[in-house]
Amino acid sequence: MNIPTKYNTQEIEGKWYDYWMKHNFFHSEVDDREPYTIVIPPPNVTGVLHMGHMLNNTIQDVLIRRARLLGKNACWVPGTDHASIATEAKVVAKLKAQGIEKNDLTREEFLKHAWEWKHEYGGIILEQLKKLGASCDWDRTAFTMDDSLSESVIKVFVDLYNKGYIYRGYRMVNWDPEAKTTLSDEEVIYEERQGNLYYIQYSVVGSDEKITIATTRPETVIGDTAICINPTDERYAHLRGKKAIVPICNREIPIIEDTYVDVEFGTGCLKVTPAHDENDKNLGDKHNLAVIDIFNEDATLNSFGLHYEGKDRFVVRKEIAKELEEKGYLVKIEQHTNKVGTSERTKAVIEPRLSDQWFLKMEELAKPAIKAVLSEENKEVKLFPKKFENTYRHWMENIRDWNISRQLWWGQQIPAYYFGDGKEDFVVAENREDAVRLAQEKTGNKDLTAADLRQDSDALDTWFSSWLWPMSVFDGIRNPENEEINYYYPTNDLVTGPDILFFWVARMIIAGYEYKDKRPFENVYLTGLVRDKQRRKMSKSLGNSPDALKLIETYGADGVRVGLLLSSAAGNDLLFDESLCQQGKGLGNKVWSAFYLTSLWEVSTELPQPESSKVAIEWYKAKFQKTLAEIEDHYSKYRLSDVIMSIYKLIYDDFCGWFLEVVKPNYQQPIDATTYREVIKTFEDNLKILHPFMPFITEEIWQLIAKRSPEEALIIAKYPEGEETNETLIAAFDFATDVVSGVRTIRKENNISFKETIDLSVINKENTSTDFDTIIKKLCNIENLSYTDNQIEGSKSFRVKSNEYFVPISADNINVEEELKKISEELKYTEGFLKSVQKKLSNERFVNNAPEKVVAIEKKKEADALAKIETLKNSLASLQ
RNA sequence: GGGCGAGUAGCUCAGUUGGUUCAGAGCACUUGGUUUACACCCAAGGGGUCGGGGGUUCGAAUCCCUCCUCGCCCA
Repeated sequence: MNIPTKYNTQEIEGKWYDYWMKHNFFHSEVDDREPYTIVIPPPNVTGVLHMGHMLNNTIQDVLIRRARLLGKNACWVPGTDHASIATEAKVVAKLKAQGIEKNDLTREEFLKHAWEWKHEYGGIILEQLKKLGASCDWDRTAFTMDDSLSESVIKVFVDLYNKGYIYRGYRMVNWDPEAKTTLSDEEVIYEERQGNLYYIQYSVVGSDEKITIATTRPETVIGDTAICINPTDERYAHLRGKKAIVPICNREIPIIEDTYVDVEFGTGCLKVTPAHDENDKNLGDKHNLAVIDIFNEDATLNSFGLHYEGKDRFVVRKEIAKELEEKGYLVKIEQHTNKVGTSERTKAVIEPRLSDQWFLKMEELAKPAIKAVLSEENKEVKLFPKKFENTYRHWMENIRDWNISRQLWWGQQIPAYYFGDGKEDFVVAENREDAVRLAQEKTGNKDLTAADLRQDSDALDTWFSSWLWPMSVFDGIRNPENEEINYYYPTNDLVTGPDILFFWVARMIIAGYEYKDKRPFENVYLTGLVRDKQRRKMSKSLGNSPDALKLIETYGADGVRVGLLLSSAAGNDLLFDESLCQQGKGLGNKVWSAFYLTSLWEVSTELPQPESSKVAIEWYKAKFQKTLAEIEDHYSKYRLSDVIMSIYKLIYDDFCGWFLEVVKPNYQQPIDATTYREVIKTFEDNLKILHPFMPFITEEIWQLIAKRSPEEALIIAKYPEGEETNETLIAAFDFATDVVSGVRTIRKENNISFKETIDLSVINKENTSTDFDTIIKKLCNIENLSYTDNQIEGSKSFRVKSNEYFVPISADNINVEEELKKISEELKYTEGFLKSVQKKLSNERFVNNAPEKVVAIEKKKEADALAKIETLKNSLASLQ
């Protein structure tokens, strides 16, 4: 075998990905095996791979590859999300750059452009995921606006409408004046902004008195329809029932009373603008106030804005402050920080706005989803880490109706058809034919035709399609009893970020129970956010996000995968640093180099197996089993960083550091066939457990070890089975490694080169097994290992437990005083330790109250310490 | 303003019902080593009054109280 000394990531990763694809290993069909299903959190169709995607798709791939090795029918469904607002914004911007205004286009024309955009850029991110090694079933790639998925969305809308969950309401919504659409509450991000508090005087009708209010939004005075005071506030008691005059527009408005007003804030006197503030709207409804909307849809002022018509609200804020000041209405301006809602997508400041929108009633629908996650006795959906249950509870128990309409074209058009101008003059139907029929029934007008119907121009919120994702990708909405949905659903694990716990995860659970009466998935792994070393979020604007593909080029996909997982416990933020990838690459290098070593060996069938190799093989098998059990435990808790760390240590320390060093034949000497066979077997087991994390290099080595048919590829190999761990053997070996370390220390302290053979004598007070003597001899380059009852003069010593070891060295190197000092210190420490143990044991309350096991342990400690002290004292005596 | 969570080695974090897996891991650091698979390596080491204070207990990183400092979610 001619193996290159270095591993070339680029070439090999491409080769094996193609091989896996060619042999359809990622593809899943319904069969008799147990299914294991993950649906990808669909990234935005026009998105580009960033660190967050890398992390969460690596985790999914680890889980799916492991399931495949465990013999399950692993199915990972990939796809993308149409991301209505983000994509539409991009298309609008692109058209604008070409001199085309969206408003000049018809809906059909615009959608044509949008689909062109999708076909050009859509799915780039999926190609990038392939570079990472993602073993998705690409034949199943879905898009939230595929015909079948869109039909599912419409079907669900109609169904929920018919069940009375969807209604149309004139409500205060979050308005994004830049995208000119509403947003759900979840899409609004509150930010602290430095602003001003303006104190403005209103004249009181029929008196010379002025009343001063404080507001952060002076531009809305034009829309004021009342002044509100607190009925308990004596300062304003005399104003009850009076009227005030709005500055500039000189309208008379009532002074109303409501306990809602905070007496402490500002002047304790509030201006009420029902069209532009949610709380004011509530007050307005309660007190029957007029509503004056002064804004256009782009948040410039409309004709109610008088001479400010056409100007932006922030411009008007400055100008009106100036006018108020000039006319003597402005009392003062104070600095004030307040929270401002901004759009998650466009960053524009949100305007509360009254409009007709579609809403989904959530309270009833949420009930099964609350129970599924929070029930103590029967938890059907588990969140990892558990701490997110509290967040989930808080949101679900205070859930508000979901505004599902968006004033966008890119998305599923709301299937409501209007036949008149009245508030109730509409029907909801899956298609126009049904709508005509329903409209005829509703109106009693048999002559009504399709031409008389006007479909609602709004589209549905993107999340209204992605909440069906785990069902719709298997066509479970349109064909609820089809073979695939019955087989793959409920899915097993969902891996996503905590930022979309409400947007997506909670709603999928809701939809799952409503439409399948089953959870959509069993476990939810919430990853942390990827931050940079300074704990800043990775973002484009900060420029602190590394180029994902470049990382893969530099460190290899395997290296990046391991790097990402090494320091990312579930739910913890990941402080990303490129050196992590270097560490990942280092592991690959280590494995490669170990393989390279075995490839150099010449195998001899003549040679007998050395005792040391035989013992080492037994030990490594035991150690492997112990690690395997640990790994299983970590997996069961979704602690993937602990899984990879266990494997990392197994390979670096146990396999390479100890095992290979023992079985390695001397330079240019052949290895016996039995040992070689066992080494290769253990190597293969290592590759299997490493494969989910480093799929490429493991497959490459697997295929170099032996010629394999496609059926024998590592990706579909059989995961090692767990067996009972031989703890005794492991403990005995640990003792031997302590001896080896002791010898190494003596070599180092005395500048004895490893090439130089030495002798070792042992007083075996502990009566340890001699099974590992051959190993100790080999690893320490010992000529003679002998057992004795006496101190050896002219030697340096060390102790493991109460055993004492002597390495004879030349007289020049022996400094009796130093030895004495060293041993005295060791003795002092051990005596101190003994004292503390004995103090505990002489405490009656401890002996009486502590469990027997704990007392026994303390007694063992005492005995060990006593034995060691005896050894140390003997050493001292012999030196003096 | 309301809720949740976290403070353990220089850094990132483990540490399950209080007791040998209780003071740990990886990285970083120091020292030594071109030993013939790997310097992307090996070996040996140093380093923490477990955020502060108080309490319960035979025994506290772990339970309780209090203070301090951060983070997240919601309004």
